[in-house]
Amino acid sequence: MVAKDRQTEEIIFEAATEEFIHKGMDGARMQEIADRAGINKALLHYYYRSKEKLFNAVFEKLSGQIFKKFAPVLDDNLSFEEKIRFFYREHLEILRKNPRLPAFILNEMNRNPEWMKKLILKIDIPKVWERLESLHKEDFERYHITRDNFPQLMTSIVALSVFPFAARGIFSTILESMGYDFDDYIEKRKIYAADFVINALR
Amino acid sequence: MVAKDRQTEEIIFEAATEEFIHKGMDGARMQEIADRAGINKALLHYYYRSKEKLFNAVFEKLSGQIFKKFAPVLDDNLSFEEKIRFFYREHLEILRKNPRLPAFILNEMNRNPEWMKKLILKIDIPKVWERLESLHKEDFERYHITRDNFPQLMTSIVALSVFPFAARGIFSTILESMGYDFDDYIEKRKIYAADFVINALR
DNA sequence: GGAAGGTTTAACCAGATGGTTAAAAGTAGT
DNA sequence: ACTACTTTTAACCATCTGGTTAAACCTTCC
Repeated sequence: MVAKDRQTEEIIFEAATEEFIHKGMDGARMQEIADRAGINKALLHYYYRSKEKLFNAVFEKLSGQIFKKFAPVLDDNLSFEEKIRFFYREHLEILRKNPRLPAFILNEMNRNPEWMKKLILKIDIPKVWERLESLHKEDFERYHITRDNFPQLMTSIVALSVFPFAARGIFSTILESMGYDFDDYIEKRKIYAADFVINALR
Repeated sequence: MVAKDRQTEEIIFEAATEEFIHKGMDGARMQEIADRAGINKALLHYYYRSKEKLFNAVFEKLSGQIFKKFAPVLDDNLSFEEKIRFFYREHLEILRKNPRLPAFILNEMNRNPEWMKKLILKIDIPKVWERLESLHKEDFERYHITRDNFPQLMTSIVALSVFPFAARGIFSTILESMGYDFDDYIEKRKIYAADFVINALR
């Protein structure tokens, strides 16, 4: 029966996602995933042959999510500044909805560097640079963005949105001790981070 | 024999550090730590009664390292800008020498949030804010730093130095694909990040 | 040299863990 | 109702893991 098949598979997938994202590959237990999905442990192996296969399925979907919304960066119709604002607005919103994603990805990437290496090498980074450079020649000149300092800028931009989530445990504690709220902080960050970068470049 | 005692304990500690920093609490194996230290597994339990105790000893030392060098921030004799430059110079240097530290800390903090919460709450954050605010009243006014956007600024500053290491796996791959070197990138970052922040505030 | 102390080892153990198996239960087409 | 098929289950297994035990081995001091 296709309908129920799909349902069970999805229930398992979601339970596995929860478990892996909280405890990582090493910490997660097949029994716990089964319990969470309300099924027998053998059923896990029926749908996903091994823990590794199940993990890979989950990881692939989650890592895809975090790299989404990067595409509009290459869009013709947005100015350089608009791109920066767009990026923080959209990316921080995705992360707000999936706050554990960054920690999870960094975690597993650290555990299995080769894995991520393959994923990254699919993207032709030098081409991205060339495209951006030709698309915003004037801005790049005005802001002194060169091929040499381009990585510095890019990593800075990403750091400002991803790091608060990667270190959410620390940050939300600190924020609370000052009487602020993490979700509030993120909402304001959509503007703050964009202003911060644009100002830094001027 | 005190001399040898100390030596064995240190060898174990170093082996455990290596193992934990590479594989985390969950991934690390007592047998591997013993092998790495060239001793018997039972000897581990003789010196450190359990895996958890051993881990805590390692974690405490490592987490101390990353929070060192934050103290001069409260120093009277440095101007606000000098503090920012000092921070990136010193902090990035520590991280360059211990590149796996950030990933490890974030990792374990994610695994055991309560743990870190206690550690953070030892610091009186509001007091740090007050001290800085009174120390650099003019700068804060000029740069529009208020109690409300202070967390935004602080997290941004830390993000720029820590995140490249937390995501080192990705970043070094990307850098290499553009023909650059991670260590070079970090060396340049000491200046770049400081300029970036100071410009952003202007 | 031998008693007393800490140090190191090999062998062992209970429980957890990922994975398997074979049979029962459900479903659909005829 | 019967067959062919997929789905689900309980029971089981081999291996791994953190931790223990009891005996051997040093060192030191008398």
